[in-house]
Amino acid sequence: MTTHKKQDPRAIRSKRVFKEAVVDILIENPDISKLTVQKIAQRAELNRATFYLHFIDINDLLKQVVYDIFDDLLSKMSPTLQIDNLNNQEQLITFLDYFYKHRKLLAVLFEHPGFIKKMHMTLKDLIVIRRKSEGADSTLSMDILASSILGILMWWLRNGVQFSSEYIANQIVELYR
Amino acid sequence: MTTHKKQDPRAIRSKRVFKEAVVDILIENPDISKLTVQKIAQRAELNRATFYLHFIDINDLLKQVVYDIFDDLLSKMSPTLQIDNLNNQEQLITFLDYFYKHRKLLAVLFEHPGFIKKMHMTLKDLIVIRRKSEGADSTLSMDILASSILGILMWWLRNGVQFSSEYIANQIVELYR
DNA sequence: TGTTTTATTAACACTATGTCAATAAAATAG
DNA sequence: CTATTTTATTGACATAGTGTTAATAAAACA
Repeated sequence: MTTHKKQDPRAIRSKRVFKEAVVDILIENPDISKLTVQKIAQRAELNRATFYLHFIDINDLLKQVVYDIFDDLLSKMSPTLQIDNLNNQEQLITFLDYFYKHRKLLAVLFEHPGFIKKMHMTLKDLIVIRRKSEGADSTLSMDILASSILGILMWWLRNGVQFSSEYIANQIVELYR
Repeated sequence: MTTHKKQDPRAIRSKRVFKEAVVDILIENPDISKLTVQKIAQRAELNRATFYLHFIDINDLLKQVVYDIFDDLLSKMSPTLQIDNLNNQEQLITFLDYFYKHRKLLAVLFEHPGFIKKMHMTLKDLIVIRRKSEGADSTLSMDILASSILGILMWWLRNGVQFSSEYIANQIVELYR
């Protein structure tokens, strides 16, 4: 429990402010390659040196933003997963609604290599839970299923989420029936 | 015809050498964010200022590398597409073999936003040609099909291409039968 | 209230960017 | 082959960004 003592509220605040700053900047200009520590520190209204006190580099900061998003996503998905008699499509729409709500940030994060890998793992886990519950048998790899859904989600985000969660859910269900 | 006169062989050579340099660097270290004009010019054994004579920035250079790859891919695909009695799976394997052969560079390019969009368009075109020839009817969007295949290809490359073209082709065929 | 922890500041050496003008070199045309 | 045109090279410049350090300030906590 006491292995990592991050007790100081100021340190917690600083990390939060840096994360908020980089998210703000990315939503305004989604070009990750244009990010600099200078700009982030300026937006956070904290000294540039303070940045290096909490993060190794910009990639490290983004990695932590990615982890936060996944904590949030999984905490929102778990109540849905626990309702046994909820059908697949409803579950899928809950998932897609999360995407729709966070579409701007997620579109940027999908350019971050670590994010795609984590999303793949998450999707695979969700598929395994679903398939077990319905006793599906198939020679199809769970990785193939997860990566094809991921491809659809990435396309959805790339195109500015012009389609509704319901449409995407229908297409996915039709694809895998 | 004479709108763009790129007649000088030296200019052509310089562009080629810069492209070769950036590809070499990326295959050694696939982290696009670590690229600098300095390193590329040094590897190309050309002056840094010469770089700016031919490219706006690193992104512009990468974009041109991406275009070259697509020219190559499409020129290799077109003879296969013209053989009418070739079945889908054979055509798919030709496509996947290209991926396998260029897996290292392609894995890097998939981190470049423009590359994913172009690959999506290419896949969609190939699907349209295939579907027309077999008179398939489906309410499934071609975009959904293209993006799901793209997701599988990206997963394949991310995992170091541990599976054969034949295995991936089988999985894709099974997914969409 | 005094001690500990963290943030701030300014400075440093370093790397990288993008541009420019003078010069060199190579290709092409006459 | 020579003269002209085009492109590459070089070194310099101002600017921006990096990563670190040491001294100082400020906030939290005991």
